[in-house]
Amino acid sequence: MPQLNSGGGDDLGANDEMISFKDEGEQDEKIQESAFTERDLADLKSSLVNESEINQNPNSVAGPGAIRRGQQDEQRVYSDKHRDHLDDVSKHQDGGMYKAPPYSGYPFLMLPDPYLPNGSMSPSSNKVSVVQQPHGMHPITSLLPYSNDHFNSSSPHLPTDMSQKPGVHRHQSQDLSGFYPLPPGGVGQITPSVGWQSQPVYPISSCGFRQPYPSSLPSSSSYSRFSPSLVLGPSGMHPTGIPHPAIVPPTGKQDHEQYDRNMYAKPHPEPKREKEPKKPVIKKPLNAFMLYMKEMRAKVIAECTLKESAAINQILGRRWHALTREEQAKYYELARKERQLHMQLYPSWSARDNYGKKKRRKREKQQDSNSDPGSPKKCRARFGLNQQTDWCGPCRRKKKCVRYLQGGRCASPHSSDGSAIDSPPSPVNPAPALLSPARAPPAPPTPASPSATDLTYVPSSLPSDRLPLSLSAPAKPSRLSVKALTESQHHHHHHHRRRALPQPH
DNA sequence: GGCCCTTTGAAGTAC
DNA sequence: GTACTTCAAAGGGCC
Repeated sequence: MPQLNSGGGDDLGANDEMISFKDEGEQDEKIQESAFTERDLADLKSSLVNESEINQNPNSVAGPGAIRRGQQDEQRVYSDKHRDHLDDVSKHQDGGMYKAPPYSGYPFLMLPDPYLPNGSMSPSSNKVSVVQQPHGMHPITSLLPYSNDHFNSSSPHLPTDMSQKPGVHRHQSQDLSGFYPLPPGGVGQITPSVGWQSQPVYPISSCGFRQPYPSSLPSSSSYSRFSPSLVLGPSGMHPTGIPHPAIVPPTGKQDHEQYDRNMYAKPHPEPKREKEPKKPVIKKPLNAFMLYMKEMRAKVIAECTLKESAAINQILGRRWHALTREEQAKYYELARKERQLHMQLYPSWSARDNYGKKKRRKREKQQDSNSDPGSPKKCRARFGLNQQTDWCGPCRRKKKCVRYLQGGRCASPHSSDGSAIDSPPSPVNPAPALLSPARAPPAPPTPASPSATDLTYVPSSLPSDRLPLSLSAPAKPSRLSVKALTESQHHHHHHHRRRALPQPH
């Protein structure tokens, strides 16, 4: 149980202010500039990001009081359902391992919400909050796809002292105690930054598009503050509507640990009765943006009546940038917790496990089942090459066999008998040039992700690691300037076939 | 049916 | 150490 600090939740919070985003300088500057126009700016910002939230809520006509009433009503309804859910969870926890409820996740994060009516955060502020906090459940908590069932005492990786909520028997990981306390003062009055305003593919209006979205949504106050999907549905699904990924009945071979690992397992449909049962796929833990998307997607869909995820994701990406640091910090922190938990649950899992699976799958479909060299080592062995010194065929690379890259078929005229061994690599003859263009088209230089080095996750045993490294470090000049990065993001996947997304009106 | 698109971030591979 | 690649979610679109 490394790097877990249970010391009063000091794992979070204060250092959030140390987050240094790529555009931190701009934001700081704006903070200073906004001193005298703070009020106007706040209104403007709020209107930019939350315009649709307000407009689409017919209750808003009746004034904030009506909105508040609606929210409170909703909170009450939700609280009832939420209580039922917790009871249900408790029952299931007392039950067997595999009595997963329809929504078995979201177990240990039911923290007292400061935004509850009895909380310290007054809902009476007229300011438009960017953060959705209306329910008895922290909005972020609903995102974690973990199951109570996976945190019972039988779990080999987790401690048992997890419950902090009175009357609710819960287990909570040590590092999850005091989960996600928000920064002092909360973020309820934080207004979104307008600093992020690059040339949009879809110019932002209410939905990130140029045309204001017509308010045709059904009357629901839920749109004003949180994703509608966060409301418990009649089917008993969790508010997120996300089926719990752990609801995968383990095979006979799976022990408890393996079952625990199913928490990230994709709920495969009834597996084909072929060969041996497939190993459950442990997915990567979601990063901060993915968590944000998961929470906000339904809301954006509702607001914009868009369903195409590509367009939705563009909007979400813009909104992500429009978030304040504090708001983003919540998701970074949540993502960090997710990774921690993932590490605890699957200590031997690595992202490498899933690395290259898609491409490999595609490749394997095209290649003969028996001809896959699989690796340079295998390839060299196949052709009688020296594993340490010989170069593998025409690729002139030791690390990646070109035959493998080309789909397992040997394209070298010398390779069939292994008689020809290529000379050492020439610096002017890089391997990619030898790849089949059809299989490996030359991709244009893609902007390097700043996350690779800037946002490296460091175990929380270090005091300054509460957020990705770059977030707590001074604005490090990224490989691309902020502007260039923003602009280049539009070209990030240019090697893929581009397709014009619908322009909603 | 399966890949593409689109986003950001994390982590992998390649050099 | 740097650059690049892949995967994570999502669901309509497309072949």
